[in-house]
Amino acid sequence: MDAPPRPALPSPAPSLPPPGPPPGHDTGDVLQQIMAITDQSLEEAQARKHALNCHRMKPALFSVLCEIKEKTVLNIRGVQEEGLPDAQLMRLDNMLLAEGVSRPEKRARGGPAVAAGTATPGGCPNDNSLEHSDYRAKLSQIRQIYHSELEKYEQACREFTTHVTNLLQEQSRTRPVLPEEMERMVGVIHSKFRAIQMQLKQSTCEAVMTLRSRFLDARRKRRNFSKHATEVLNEYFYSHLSNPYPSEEAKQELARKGGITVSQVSNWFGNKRIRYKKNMGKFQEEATIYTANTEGNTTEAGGPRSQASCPSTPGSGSSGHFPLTSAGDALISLQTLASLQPAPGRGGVWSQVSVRA
DNA sequence: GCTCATGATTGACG
DNA sequence: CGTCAATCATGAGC
Repeated sequence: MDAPPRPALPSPAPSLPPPGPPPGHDTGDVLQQIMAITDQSLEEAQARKHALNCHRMKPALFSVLCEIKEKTVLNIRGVQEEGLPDAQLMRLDNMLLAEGVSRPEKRARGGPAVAAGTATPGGCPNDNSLEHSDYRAKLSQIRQIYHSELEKYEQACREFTTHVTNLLQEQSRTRPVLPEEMERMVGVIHSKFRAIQMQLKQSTCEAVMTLRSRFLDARRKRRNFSKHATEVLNEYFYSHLSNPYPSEEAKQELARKGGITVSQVSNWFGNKRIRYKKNMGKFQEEATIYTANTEGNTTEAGGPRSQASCPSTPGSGSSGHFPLTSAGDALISLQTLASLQPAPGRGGVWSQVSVRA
């Protein structure tokens, strides 16, 4: 600042005439001088910059540069305004929100009320929660990575923006930099970082989808029950053949014993009733096995009524359409029908079938 | 690879 | 809401 004015340095560059010299120098010369500045030492450059700023041609050059700038700014603006239609970004945002990734889970920005209701609109099926803990752990891992990356990008964007802004401000002392130009530059930076963020969001979405298909949709994958579970279910089924509709409690007990869920028990009984009714012949053997079993050890808490205890004499009386293994069962079924309450809800169907025997 | 068995899903019904 | 009936999708045996 207060350095003694020493305008005339050794000036090693012969092509560089002293600041004040004769006219006739065109803008090309001045530009060359500007270019030459970069080759000089800092101190030297400062001096030259100062000299240039004092050059009498400088205002003219500056205005020319401004003019050119104006044109290019206009040109660029036309191209720039397009921007990216944020439709895709919005889609990604929505999806991340729906999957619960966008919520940082530690600090509820919008307030706790949000988290309560909007569990997952298109998202997690909330039943069988067997592997959900695992799923949630993985999901929260993804969420963490997502947020830390997002934070990193935002930080980098901020830093880069201030850096560029400072640079432009510095440069504005030697060349025309319009405020709107700086704004535009900031806009460009932001849009670049937005593109990166979009990629991050995209890959996060992909990760979530993969996770979902691996875990939640895996429930669609059929796994045969263990032999033990099947035995438990069959024992109950055949020992309650006249009324194979386990109560909620019984279902829970069966689920516990078989190591499966209550809804799986319900599914199993639903399937079993239908399939048994459709093709009883096929189940005769199974029926005798389990009825024999349950005769031996009556483990069922519900109190097996031994209604199906008769040895099977296939095809004797039953015209084959009913869930009875023998004519004897018909009697027993009728007896039990008399003593049993009709099955919950619409047990009538099954009872009707029995009675028809 | 085909076939059958079987758990899960879906839509209708009461 | 529980059940039935049809159907889908996969596992298992051959």
